[in-house]
Amino acid sequence: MKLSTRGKYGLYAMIFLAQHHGEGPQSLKAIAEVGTPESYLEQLLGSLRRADLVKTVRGAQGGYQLSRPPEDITARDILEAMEGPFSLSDCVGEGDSPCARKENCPARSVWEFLTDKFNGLLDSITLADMIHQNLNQTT
Amino acid sequence: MKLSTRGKYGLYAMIFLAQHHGEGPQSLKAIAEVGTPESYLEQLLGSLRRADLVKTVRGAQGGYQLSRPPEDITARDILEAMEGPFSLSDCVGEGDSPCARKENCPARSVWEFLTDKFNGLLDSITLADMIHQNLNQTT
DNA sequence: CGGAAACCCGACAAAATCGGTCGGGATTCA
DNA sequence: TGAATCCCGACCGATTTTGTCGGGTTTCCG
Repeated sequence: MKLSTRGKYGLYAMIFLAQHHGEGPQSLKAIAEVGTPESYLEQLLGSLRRADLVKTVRGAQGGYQLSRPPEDITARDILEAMEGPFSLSDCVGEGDSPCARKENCPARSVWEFLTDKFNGLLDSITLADMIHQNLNQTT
Repeated sequence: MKLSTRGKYGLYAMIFLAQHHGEGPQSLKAIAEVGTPESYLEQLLGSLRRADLVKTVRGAQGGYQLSRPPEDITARDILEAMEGPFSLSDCVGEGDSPCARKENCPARSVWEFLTDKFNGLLDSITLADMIHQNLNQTT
């Protein structure tokens, strides 16, 4: 029950970009310094771009930068972009749940409850919070 | 970012056992009625037994039953038994995090924050809550 | 006592996912 | 024009997931 390296590397990258926000585009190479295989990271940044979290400038002197200020990007934005929507069981969320006992399934409400709460948690953390180290311990 | 079928099936099984708590041992076959491949479920129940969540009675008329009342078993107990401890990144939790930047890593505190909160959430739900459909929506 | 009804356990395996690598293309700056 | 970049898709080995299977053990019941 853990998330993959995509989420981890993606968050690293976004934190790096937040720390250098406003300093112009950051090259892949620079971002990878944080400790991510460069060619892999490239793919991940592709996902972040398609999720509209980063903008890119192509060509020499190009690179990546946040497409919104750090206060407007949440942990959920990032993690969902990297790992797909967080849903504990396939019987909740998108798509017609293949679960026959749709209503009246005690497990189902557990999944719903948990996904809800967890998403709320993720929504409550912004990139700005992260780089300023102020995670509200009492939420 | 979802959990595996182990967690799902495991929870189904435990809910079933909770619903029949006090009625004597329930056979594998009966539990599998909930919709789980029988031979797979057998393995999963093994994990639950080793985690001390269910007791078994061997031999004819044997079966599985909760080893504690439903109020004393939490979602976390079950999910951890099935999927191992919940930790978002390998750099938090047991073992010497292979993450060099141990302290002073903004990502790390995010993982810690989230794992903490989520574990708390899981702890707050008991089997009894599940079968009585009273998940506290305002926690 | 002798089945039959259960649980127990380890080996095996197909399929999916993960964690990348690689090569070639397209853009842009100097 | 050439170097610095990003872009994209194909590929690949390792691991994990999701089971199946076969045989063993324990216990009840007639």
